[in-house]
Amino acid sequence: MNTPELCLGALFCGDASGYEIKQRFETIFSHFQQASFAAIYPALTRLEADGLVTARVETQQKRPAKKIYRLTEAGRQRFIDALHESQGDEIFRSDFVLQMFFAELLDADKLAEILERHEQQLRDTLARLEAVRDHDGHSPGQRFTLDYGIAVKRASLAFIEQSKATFIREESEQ
Amino acid sequence: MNTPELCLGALFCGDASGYEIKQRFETIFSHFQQASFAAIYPALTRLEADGLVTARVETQQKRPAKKIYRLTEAGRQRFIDALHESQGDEIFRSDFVLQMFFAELLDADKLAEILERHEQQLRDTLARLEAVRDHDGHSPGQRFTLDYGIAVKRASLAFIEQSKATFIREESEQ
DNA sequence: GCCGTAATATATCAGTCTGATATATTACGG
DNA sequence: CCGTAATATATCAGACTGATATATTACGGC
Repeated sequence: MNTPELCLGALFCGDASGYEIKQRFETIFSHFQQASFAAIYPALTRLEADGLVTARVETQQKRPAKKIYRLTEAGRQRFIDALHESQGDEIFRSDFVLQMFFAELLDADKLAEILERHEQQLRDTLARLEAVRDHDGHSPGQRFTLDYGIAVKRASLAFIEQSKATFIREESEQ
Repeated sequence: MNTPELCLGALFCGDASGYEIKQRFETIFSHFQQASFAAIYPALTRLEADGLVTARVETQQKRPAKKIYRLTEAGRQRFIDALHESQGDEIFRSDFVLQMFFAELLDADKLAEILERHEQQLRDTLARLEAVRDHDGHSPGQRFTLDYGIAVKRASLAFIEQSKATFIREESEQ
């Protein structure tokens, strides 16, 4: 799915400005989709021109004015169609795994440091996902994606915890 | 890491043409890095100009001629430096998880179909990774990345197998 | 013999996206 | 009063993907 379609999805969770849509990408969508401001703002302009969203300017007393976007019926239908037609593509890209692939080229110290940092990052992500899950108000679909993310991160963490010591020993011996 | 640096990594596994480097992205690197021809060919031209690789043309009897690239000492060192300096960035993007997030917008049939297709895809990937792992000649690092990939895919598959039935029921009731 | 398909091999274009940067306002701490 | 951070929008340069083009050989079907 491209950025305009993803923005329609973000607006399914309620009217929002570009800035607030970016926040949704960084919270509720963060473990399976991401998008930058430079993709979101042009996408919203395009969606408005195509009649898939409407915009109204809201002036605030203590903050800069913001443009609030709302799905039109056409926008709602477009997202539902895109959701049905999607081929379920997945992309995983990890510099950490690349570093492990070429572990023999790393200093022993550096290898241990990378493994520990990644472990910590997994623990932080897990804690964040578990905190979000313990809130109320999730649809079954939202709960499913949170539980899925938690299951995968736990498996990653468990694998590293179990294999780390042996792996570091093998690398230092060879 | 960017494409030129990844190409240096691919050449660490032995001299290769652009086409063969692409094949390495699709086999040994496929579960944690990917790159297209349109990124690889200009990257190799650039690397040669920068003196990080050398090229020789090899004419073949039954195939088009190919340009074989080889790491120079500078190229070898550049990759090792890049590996040490990398911040270990990870990107995960999944239309499947997005579809699950918005499952209530899908037909019941479509939801079941998507879940089944994703399950099958996970099984196929798992079988491929396990087949590669059962070959000889892997360094400890390569084995670690294969086992890591297998552990994560197994956890994904197990979660879906366990949750699928309940999830589909919840969605159809609501 | 001929056609379509597939594999090998390189190359490039149009469109999309990221990271960085710019601008402006308000708030808060030192 | 200054730097930093949050809110808010916007855009540029560079990187990358997907599609397409070109050329050669091989293989199976009709």
